[in-house]
Amino acid sequence: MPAKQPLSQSRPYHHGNLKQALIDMAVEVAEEKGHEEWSVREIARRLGVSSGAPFRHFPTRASLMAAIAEEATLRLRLVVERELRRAKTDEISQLKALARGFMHWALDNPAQFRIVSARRLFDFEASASLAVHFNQVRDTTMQLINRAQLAGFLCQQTATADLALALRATAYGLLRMHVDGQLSQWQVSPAKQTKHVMALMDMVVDAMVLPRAR
Amino acid sequence: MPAKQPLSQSRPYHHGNLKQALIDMAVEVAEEKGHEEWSVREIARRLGVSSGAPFRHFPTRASLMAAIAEEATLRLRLVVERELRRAKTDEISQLKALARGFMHWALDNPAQFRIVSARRLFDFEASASLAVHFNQVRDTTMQLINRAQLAGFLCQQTATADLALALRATAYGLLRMHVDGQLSQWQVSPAKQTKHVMALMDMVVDAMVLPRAR
DNA sequence: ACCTGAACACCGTTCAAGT
DNA sequence: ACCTGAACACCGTTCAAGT
Repeated sequence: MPAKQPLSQSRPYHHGNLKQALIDMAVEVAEEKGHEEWSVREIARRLGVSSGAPFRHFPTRASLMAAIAEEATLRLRLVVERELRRAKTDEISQLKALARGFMHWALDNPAQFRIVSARRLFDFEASASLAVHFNQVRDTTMQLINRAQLAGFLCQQTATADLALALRATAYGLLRMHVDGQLSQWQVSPAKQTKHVMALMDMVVDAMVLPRAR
Repeated sequence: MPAKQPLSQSRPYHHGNLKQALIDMAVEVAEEKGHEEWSVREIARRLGVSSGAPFRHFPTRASLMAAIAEEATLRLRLVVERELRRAKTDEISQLKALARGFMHWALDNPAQFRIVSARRLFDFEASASLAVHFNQVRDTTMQLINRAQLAGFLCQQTATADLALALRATAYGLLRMHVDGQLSQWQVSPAKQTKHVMALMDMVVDAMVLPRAR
């Protein structure tokens, strides 16, 4: 029997807070790789625990993904709320700030953006806090658009929910095209992609503002 | 040595056209599962060949994905071109038809839509035919939008590429929100999602048409 | 209560050997 | 030329055994 080299002679048997450490390390690895294709075993290895240890805290890989998505959605909400506080109070500035917050967060945290978006990697319905933070952002969007409609900036004949969804889809589409590396096929040079995506979103919001209100 | 049961006593040693069969079966399994998470081994198993056989035709899983993406992109192009032929010839009808073709194809073939969009699953740049068919659709979009600008339907001050990208991002965003199962969190009941997504796209095109041209 | 480490049924990929 | 099937280094997950 060969002598075993002590990997870390002072590592304690108990990790301390393995649950949170798993979430943090998974996010770190995801952002490092740029996507969500890491293994639970790799996370365990990096934390110096055995391959089975994570499963005491998360019964499945999907439940770890859900925990990451929960934290990510909260942080997204906070970024959006900060952006709204900083912006001018007129409806269109607020709407642009909301979009900017969402996009800013996604561009800064592409892997977490992918995880939050990839509903098939975890059970969205099963998480209470996920729904709370997601709904908060969605409701803020709806209220803002409704205010903009009543103030005459946006078409009142169109349902608020339709306008909200169209704007969200545009932001989401631009972001996904960016993180999926599709923009280089659309005449956008790599260096300018981040700024361009933000500028295009402002352009779309402006295009939706009614002519007489401009 | 136990007697081996002949799995299929008449199966020939050579498959005949294993390369094409792999592509077809992978697409079948992908559409059956609704996503691109199948294994090469499963495809081989379903075709009754050994686990190593696919690797004679595709050196990596990614190269099989690329072959699927090539065929899918061609078919997408054909659907778009068919839709353009069927539509009225004015610029806005053509633009809506183009969007409708893209979305119709994606909604009918969600797994292939995901594969085509997931640039990290294969090497987009490495495939000549992928670029040809993709560029064809993109160039048609650009020319159409440019014609619509010159005809006074769309803003001439905005760069054609920007309008094209904004519209593409909206269509792509709506489609991805749909295939990723996000629409149920946006007040769209499951039964109406397909029609709603198509209707919203028309709405966005209409919203971009200049008021004096309406 | 928390973690280890072997075990199981999977992967993608390689390659000597077979037809 | 094409395919098999064992082999390798990986997975996610389980669970008896350890601390």
